[in-house]
This record gives sequence, structure tokens and C-alpha cells, in this order.
Amino acid sequence: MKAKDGDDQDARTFTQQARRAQIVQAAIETVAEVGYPNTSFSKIAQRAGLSSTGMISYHFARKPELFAEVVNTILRAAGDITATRMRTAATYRAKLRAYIESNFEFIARHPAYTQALVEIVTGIRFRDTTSLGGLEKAVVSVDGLTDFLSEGRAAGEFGRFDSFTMAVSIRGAIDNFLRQHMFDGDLDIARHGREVADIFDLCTRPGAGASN
Amino acid sequence: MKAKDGDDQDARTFTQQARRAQIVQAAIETVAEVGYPNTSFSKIAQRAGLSSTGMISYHFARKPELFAEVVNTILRAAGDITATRMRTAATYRAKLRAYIESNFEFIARHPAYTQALVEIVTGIRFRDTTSLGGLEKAVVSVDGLTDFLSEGRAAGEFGRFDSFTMAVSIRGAIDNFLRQHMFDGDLDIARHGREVADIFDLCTRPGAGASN
Amino acid sequence: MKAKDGDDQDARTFTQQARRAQIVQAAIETVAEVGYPNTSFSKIAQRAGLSSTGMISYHFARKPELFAEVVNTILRAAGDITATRMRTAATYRAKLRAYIESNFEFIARHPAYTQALVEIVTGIRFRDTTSLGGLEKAVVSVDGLTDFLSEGRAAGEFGRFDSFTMAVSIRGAIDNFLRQHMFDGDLDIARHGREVADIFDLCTRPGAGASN
Amino acid sequence: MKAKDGDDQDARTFTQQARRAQIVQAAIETVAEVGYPNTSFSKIAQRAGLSSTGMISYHFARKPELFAEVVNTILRAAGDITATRMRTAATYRAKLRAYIESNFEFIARHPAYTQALVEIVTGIRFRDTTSLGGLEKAVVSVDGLTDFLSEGRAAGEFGRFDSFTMAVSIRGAIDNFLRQHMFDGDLDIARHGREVADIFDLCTRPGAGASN
DNA sequence: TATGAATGAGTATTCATTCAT
DNA sequence: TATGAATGAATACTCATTCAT
Repeated sequence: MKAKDGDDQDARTFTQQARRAQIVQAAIETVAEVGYPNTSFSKIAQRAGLSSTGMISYHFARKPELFAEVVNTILRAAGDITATRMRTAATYRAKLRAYIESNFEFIARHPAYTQALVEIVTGIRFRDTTSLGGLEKAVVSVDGLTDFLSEGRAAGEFGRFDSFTMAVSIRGAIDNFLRQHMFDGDLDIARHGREVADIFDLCTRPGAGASN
Repeated sequence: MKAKDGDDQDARTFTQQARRAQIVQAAIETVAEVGYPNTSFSKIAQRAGLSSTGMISYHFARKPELFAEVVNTILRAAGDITATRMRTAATYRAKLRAYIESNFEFIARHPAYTQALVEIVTGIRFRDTTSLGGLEKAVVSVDGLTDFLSEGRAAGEFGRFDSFTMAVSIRGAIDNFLRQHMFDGDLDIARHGREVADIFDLCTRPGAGASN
Repeated sequence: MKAKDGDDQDARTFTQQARRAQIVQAAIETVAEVGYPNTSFSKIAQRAGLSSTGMISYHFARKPELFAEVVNTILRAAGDITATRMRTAATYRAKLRAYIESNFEFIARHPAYTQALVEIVTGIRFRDTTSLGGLEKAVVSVDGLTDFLSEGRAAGEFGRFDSFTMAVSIRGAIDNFLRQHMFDGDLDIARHGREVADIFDLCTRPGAGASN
Repeated sequence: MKAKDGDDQDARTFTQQARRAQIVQAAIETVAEVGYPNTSFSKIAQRAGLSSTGMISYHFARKPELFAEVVNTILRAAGDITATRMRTAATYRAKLRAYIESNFEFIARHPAYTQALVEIVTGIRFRDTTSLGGLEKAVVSVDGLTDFLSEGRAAGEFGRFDSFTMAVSIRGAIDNFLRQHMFDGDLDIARHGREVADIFDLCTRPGAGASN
């Protein structure tokens, strides 16, 4: 009779899952449109066609639980595209290009998702532990990318550089392009994806390395 | 008498300007400490030692006007450091390194400023009515950096790349490092500044260029 | 089929009665634990192992109907103890002592009941529409005790006093001890029961009486 | 710009004190009419003629702060009457009578106050520390009365009895009469005050004492 | 200028109750 | 009977803004 918390989605009925998904979707669109700080339960409820905010509270025990699911949903969607594209690439260099370009592809395919993600991630207090229950860490994290770069370097496909710094730079380049796109709207996403891939293809080349 | 809007600071008395600066300073510190969504007029007033939030409303017609000035203040401070450092560098390549490293220096020297900037920029919607009056464009903009890169390429100091894409990547790398730093706290800022400069020094080298 | 109201328990099936009793029990425990204002249908349902608050609404037409039954249940339990103990006493004086001490015994044996009763009785307004349907009268009433004292006086076992005033005093002494006990927790209930009995044994003595 | 907490009433302006008193008064009346659990900020605001509940929050930082002041106000009013009447009495026995009768006088003179007090005291969870900040202890407490009875016994004016038990009984008799009065309304308060005083005059007589 | 009182819309969350299944 | 989804009003509390002084 109360909203469950955590990730035991199996325990939820089909109807519950559908409603939750509907609310999450409305939340994403709302955040994308009016920004995270201006996103209230009533706006979400209105967009979702719910009769009252009570319906949201019925399905999500607390506000952070809703936004945790929102972030999770977006991250899963982005991860799916990226993982698929990287798997089909043979070399580390090709995988890096696949990573970068698939991120741009996601931006193009799910503009609201990317926009919402940026809003939430930076809108949420970083040290605020009550917010998303560690999920904000997952969003900011470049751990996976760092490891990937280290592996590639170990395999001799990349040059000399600090994996973490490079990962932060790559991720930052992608995210900042997203911000530019949110602002401008009419950028050629695919082309810029290729260009960014070019840039980091260049500075990760074997043989090349920090010279000072 | 009503609060003025915009940039006609000349019309303001010395006392007015001092009060505004005091409020802006308190706003920056408050945002840095509690985050943009938790920043209220009363918290700012408290920190500024004002007896009433009415004082803020008296000096700033609307909430966005205050935060526009906040952003302006921060941007000016950051721009000062960067411009000075770049001026003393002789070559375009050296200037680029100066640009990157001075940005990291700003992060180290004014943590509250950088933190507040990140909070506000993403806390405020980009194209809505309550926004910062064109200022968010200035925040996101990489026009200056783009032009600089183009000049450098024309001068033959840089390789083949799209100036805008490169500018977005550089700016994104810096900003993402800032985010990581806000999250982690104990990163070696100067070292990472040098490493990021190394990375982009590498991929802007003359002779090098996009290969596909 | 709709939930019945009032006292026609005969019309209810065995299952219905069992469910009602189960809910009433859960309500008592809940009130005793978290207090009347914090007692909600969902908390009661949870404690009763019901899957939905709808189940409560199904068995009790309105919230006051549930709490009327709660009060009734408690009153009946208290009345049982008191009546039994009084019956075994021979004289009116002994019966009065039995009444007082058995009330303290009830407090000791059913702390949750007494606690819940106090919470509910003062939590529910006396003359409003959402009340307990005359039951609050039964709770407050000292009619039975008044009559008993009058009979005792007629039998010559008690002294000169106003029966109603004495009844109110006796009942008040007991109830206030209960309040103190709820506050303190570690009072010697049986001992205080005897002492209160002593006090009223003293001032109901024949020969003694109001002197002004 | 925020409501002050605690008891530093000196720090408040005249207007603030007046508003607070007005709100407290409205709160008392509201509690007396609809009961403590049904008393909400909006009902109080309505009765006080305030435009919104925000006005209450402006003057009282938190709900318990308001009700603490309510209880304080009532206790002060009751204490004034009682203290005055007791001071003019010469002997301990006379003082006890004064205590009892002045309590009844208070009931007669301030029916809303007494009613509200009963509602709040028993409506509030006893162990709930967040409620009135220890004030509920003051309300329930019979320490003063207990001490007074002990002194009187030491002075030889009273008989043998446990001071605490007697104090609880006296206070309980008074409070229960109040409850009866809230229910009935047309009791002769002064007369019952005298009768209750008679009762306890009787059982506190020197020479008399517990006999078992 | 500056104060502080006031406003009214806003927030998330809880609640008893209803109802289709 | 029983479930759980849904409703809509209610809760205390916060906020930017206004305004008389």
C-alpha cells in the first residue's frame, strides 16, 4: 500500500511499472523543458495527466527516488547505445571512436534525455547525500572510460597520457557539446561527433605523448 | 526610486554599487555553500548582514537580475586572470597553454566562484523568461576561444582541425575537470591543468590533423 | 454490500467480526505506540497485516466508527475487570476499594489499552460531527460510580458528601495517575492504587463530612 | 527577517508581540472549538483574520513554538490567579482550599483557556521530545503541589499521606471536573469547587491517615 | 535608504475514502 | 471479500515580492 523503494522492480506489478515509467517520462520531459530546479510534482503530474501529485507520491516514496529512477532510465538508455556500438568495434582505437560517436548519436536521438540529465546532474548538490543515493556519482564518474583507456594503453594502441585526465577531457568535450547543442539547437551532431572523435584519436596516438 | 536593471552602473551612486557588490558577494558564497536551489533571499540577506530581504529586492528588481550580476562578477574575475596570463605569452601555442592553465588556476584560487558559477548556470533555464538576459550565452560561449584558435591556425602555429569543435572540447575538458573537482575535492589542480594543456597541445600541433 | 454501522454485530458474519476485531486490535496498538494524531489507516493496515487501507474502509464506514469500536473494546475490557472485582467484595467500602484498585490493575495489565484510551478520548472532539456517536459520553461518564456512592451512603456505609463530586474526584485521581504513569513509566502502580484507595477511604468515612 | 525562537521576548518589537498574541489567542480559541488534532495553521489564520498561514510561520518558526507559547500563556494566566489567592491565605489548609477553589475560578473565568489546555496536553505525545520542548512536563507536573503538601505536613497542618499521591489526586479531581464541565456545560463551578475543597480538606486532616 | 510586516502562491508529502477488478 | 490504484483535499512550511513607514 506504499511505494516500494530501491531496485526490486520484480516485486512491482505490471500496472505499477507502467505508471512509474509514465511518471518518469513526464519528469524527464518536464526537466528538459523548465529545468531541474523548476520541476515540481505538480508540473510533472500535469504533464503526465495525473489528477494530483498524490499519485506520484503513491508510486515514489520520496522525491529523490523519482529522480534516481529518472537518472537510471537515462543512463541505461545511453549505456545501451554506447555498449552496443563499442562491442562491434575491433580495436581499442575503434572502440574509442565508437564511444564518442555513439554518445553524439544518443544526443541526436534522445535530446530530452540528454538535456534532462545535464540539468539534474549539475542541479543536484554534489555532497548532498540525501539526493540520489550515490547515483550522482555514477553520472559524474569517468571510471569506466578511464579503465578502458588504461587497457588500450597496456595493449599498446594508445600513446603516453594520464588515463583519468584524458577520460575527463573526452567526457567533458562530449558534455560541453551537448550544452552548446541545447543552446544552439541547429548543430550538425553527427559531423561534430566525428570531429571530436578525430581530435581525441589524434592525441591518443601511440608514439605521441606529453612532451614537457 | 526603483531598482535599475541591466548594466547602466554609471547611474548608480557609490553606496548603491557597494550594497549591490555586498549582496552579490553574499549570493556567491551562499550558492557555493548550499547550492543554487537552496539559495533563498533570506539566506543571502542573513549572510550579507542585511536586516530584510526587502533590501535585496530594493537593489535588484528581480531574482534573475541578481544572479545575472553574480554571473557577471564571476566571469569578469575569471576573464581577468585568463587575459593577463595570455597576454604575457608570446606564441599562440603558449597562449593556449596559458589559457588552459590559468583556468585551472582560477579554480584553485576562487573555489567558491567556480562552484557558484556551475551551480547557477545549470540551475537557470537557458531560454526561458526568467533567465539572465543573454548572460547565459556569454557563459556557454566559446566564441573567443574559437577565434583565437582560428587566428593561431592562420598564423601557422596550429594543425588542421575545426576551431569551434576544438574550442568546445577544450572548454568542456576544463569544465568537466571542475565538476570532478567539486565532487572529489582532493585533486591536484595545477598538475591536471598541465596535463590537460599537454593533451590539447598535442592535438593542435601543426602537421597533425584529422585523418578520416 | 456496505459496511454496517453502530452495534448490530449480530448481523455480521463470523469472518467479518474477526476482521473487525483484528483491525481494532491493530488500531489500539498503533495509537498506543505512535499516538492518536499520528495514527493513520495505512499504519493500522500495516500492523494488521492487511494489504490495503481499503480493507479498513470496507469494514468501517467512517474513521470515527473504527475508533468508536476501539473505545468500546477498551471500555468493555476495563469494565470486566472492575465489575468482577467489585462483585467479590462484600461491603460498599470494600467495593469502592475494589473499584479503585482494579482500575490501577487494569492500567498495569493493559498499558496499551489505557494509553490508547487516553489518546483517543482527548484526541476526539466532544460535540462535533465526526465524533464517536455518544460513546465519548460513556467514557467521561461517572454515572455508575455516582449511583454506587449514593447507594452506599443510603446504606449508611459512607459519610456526608455529594456523590457526583466525589465520583468525579475519584475518577479524576485515577485518570491523572494514568497520565503521570504514561509520562513517567516507572511508578509502582499497585502501591499507588492502594494509596489512592486509602485517600478516598478516608474521606468517605461515615461520621466525617463537609464542615462548611 | 525570521521568527525568533525561545523566550527572548524582549528582543521583539511591540508590533511583533501584538501579532504573536493575536495568533496565540486565535490558536487557543481554535483548539477549544475544534480540538488540538484538528487545529491547523489555516484554521488559526482564518480565525485571526490573517491572509495566509505564511503569516503564522513568519512569527513562529515552527508549529511547536506556537503551541509552546499557547501553553505558556494559559499556564501563566492560571498561575496568576492561583498564586494570588494562595498568598492571601494564612494557613496551609487555607492555602490548599485557595488552590483548589482558584483553579475552579479559572475554569469559570477562562473556559476556552482550560479547554484548550486539556486538549493540547493530552493531544500531544508524551515522550515526543520535539513537541513543546519540555513544556508538556510543566503542564503534567504536580511537583509544586507535592512540595506544598509536604511542607504543610512538616508544619503539622496535614495528616499522614503520600504527598505525591495526594497531589496527583487533587490535580486529577480538578482536571476531571473540567472535563465534565466541557461536556455538560451547566455545572455550578463555584459550588463544585467548594465541594472538592471540602473533600480534600477532609482527607488531609491531621490525625487522619492511611489505616492499612 | 532601510526595515520588517504582510501577501499569496508555491513546495513535497500524507490522508481517508472510493472504486473497478 | 479483498486488492491496489486513484482521488483530491489537507498538512506545515518557504519563497520572492510588495509596501507603509
